[in-house]
Amino acid sequence: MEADNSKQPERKSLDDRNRMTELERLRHSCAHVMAAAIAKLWPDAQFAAGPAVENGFYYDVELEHRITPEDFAAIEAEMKKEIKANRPFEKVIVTREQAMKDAQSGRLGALGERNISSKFKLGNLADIPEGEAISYYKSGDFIDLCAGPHVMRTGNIGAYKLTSVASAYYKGDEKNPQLQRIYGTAFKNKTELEAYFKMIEEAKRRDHRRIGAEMGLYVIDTEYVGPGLPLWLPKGGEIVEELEKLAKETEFQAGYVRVKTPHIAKEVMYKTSGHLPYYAESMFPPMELREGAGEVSKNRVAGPAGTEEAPIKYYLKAMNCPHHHRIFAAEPRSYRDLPLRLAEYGCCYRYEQSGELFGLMRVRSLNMNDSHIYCTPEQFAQEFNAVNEMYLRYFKIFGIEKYVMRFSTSAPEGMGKKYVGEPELWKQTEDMVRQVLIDSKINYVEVPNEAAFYGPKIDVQVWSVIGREFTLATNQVDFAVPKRFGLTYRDRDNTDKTPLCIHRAPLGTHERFIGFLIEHYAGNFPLWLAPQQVRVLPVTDDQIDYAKGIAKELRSQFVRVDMDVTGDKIRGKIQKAETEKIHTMLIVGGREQESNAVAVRVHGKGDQGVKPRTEVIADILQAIKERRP
RNA sequence: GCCGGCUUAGCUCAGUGGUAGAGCAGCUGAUUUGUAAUCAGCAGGUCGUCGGUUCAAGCCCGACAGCCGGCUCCA
Repeated sequence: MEADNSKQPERKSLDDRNRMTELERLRHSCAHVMAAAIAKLWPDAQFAAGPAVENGFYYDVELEHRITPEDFAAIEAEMKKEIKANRPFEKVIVTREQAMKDAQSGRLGALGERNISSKFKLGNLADIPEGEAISYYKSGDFIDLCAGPHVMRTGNIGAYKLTSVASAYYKGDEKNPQLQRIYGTAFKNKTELEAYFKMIEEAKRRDHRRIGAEMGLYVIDTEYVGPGLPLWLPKGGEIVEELEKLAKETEFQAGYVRVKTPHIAKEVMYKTSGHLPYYAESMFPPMELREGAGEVSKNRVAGPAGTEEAPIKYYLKAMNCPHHHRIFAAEPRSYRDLPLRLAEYGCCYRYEQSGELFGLMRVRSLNMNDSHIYCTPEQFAQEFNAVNEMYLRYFKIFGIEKYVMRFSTSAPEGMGKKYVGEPELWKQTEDMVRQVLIDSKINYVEVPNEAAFYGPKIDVQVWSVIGREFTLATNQVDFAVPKRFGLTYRDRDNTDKTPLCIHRAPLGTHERFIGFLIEHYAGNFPLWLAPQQVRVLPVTDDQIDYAKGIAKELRSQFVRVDMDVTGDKIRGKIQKAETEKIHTMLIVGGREQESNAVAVRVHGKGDQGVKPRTEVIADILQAIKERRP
């Protein structure tokens, strides 16, 4: 079982294994039991790896028979026998020679010898470094190459269930054979197993795709618009507007200036930036125009562009940086102009593979909370730090507590290939970034060999309440592309120098950020963000005029408010407003009208009592203004 | 892109080869109501698309598209 899951390409060390929790041991043991059951039903099954994972375990198997959920009952029945038999898990240390011999005779990951070799186990064996002990774990007749650890006996597996089947490549490599990955989960007892499935149900209810549809936030019209191209409905549009307002205010105060750039650019733009041809397949195919031949010479494109034979290509932009670089280049720059912070909510298009698309979280059109900060090396640390502080400020507003800054750096083997070949600059900027992170005491992990081609980056990983992990935001250093575009500023010493560039997007993209927020809040947005903030509910038609007055007053203060003037009973109106997750309900009956008051009810919090009208309105305005959580 | 599953009314879903159903939403009317659903009526579908098997297909088979679960990928 030993190959790791693809997120961690390195093998787990024996130390790591010994740190496995009791639950992980139990789940890993359950994977063995499942493998034994599958081997009993289909003796020619070839097993690869079967680790414990976050919510359970899986085992990868190659098998002619396509396992479907219909087979689960039969497999679980065999597992039940194993667990009932309460067999011990016996560890056996063997020599490499013995292990090779057994793998060749098909004995590993099997109930007995076979006339086929245990081919994936042979491959796994080759990954075990010289000098590390090689061990089997044996339960009944089932013997598997495995470093363990396990629970003592099969009977310790209290409650389990197979959950799904998917496919996976052997060792996570696309070039390797595709295996069937059978997922299951296991717990100490039935109560915990049931609690887990309850949690899954809750997660489904919070799913942004479900809430997004229920609340009318967005649609993806695959028939007319296309997969991965969300349409913001008016209510989703309100959230977009609020986020942009927040970003614009924050950036204005932080000394940013706003720009606006087109969605397309000529091929030369991306040749110069270096994005072509390396990222061409992640971009939408170009449009070809047969005009503009005269402009070509200064763009360094060979041949008669703009003609029938060599049309000029235009690409939908997949990133905003090149456009911003051209804005930098549009005027001569002095060191006195720096730092120059260009900000834009820019709409980019990325041709994500069809299987990657996922609700709002992974889309093909994305609005980035983008900015490029051009600065001198002396200004770098302060600018970078200010960006980090902006992140933290945002996270506080949204109550995002669980996050990790992932600091991606280069690796010597990629120098000049995956990364621009400037080892000195790499080291320098990586040191600068690391120092800022250390100085600001930010929780971060360093991941070598994951940097962008133009510099190190920090990705902000967050977890939605339902456990999905996402890169929400990104903060990157670029010391290469400004040079490629020939960007310079005139320094104090009257020489031209290339600026450093910080790419940053603390609010990520509208799509992913709002997708995340929907799950984060379960659709119950704070007042300032709520697509619909207030609804006035007259108890009878006699209060309609009074209600209208309140709604009008709120609307004049830019509060998103409406009224329910249907013939429903007040209970019905409340039910409807609660279902629609409207933040504040102002209920007005005869009593309120007489005393110029309103009865306040807050979504999910119930009746807040009757208060004077002016007080309630002032409080609503104040809560919005301070973006109260 | 790869493997598997799914696709029936705006939404959630029922319908195991014999001429399509429910609840909610919608529309119309009645009801004037005090903190999570007032009543009645109406309307709504060439069952994802195309092809095949069959006397007969929502149901069986095939192709394609989209979605879902993973894998791979993510400037």
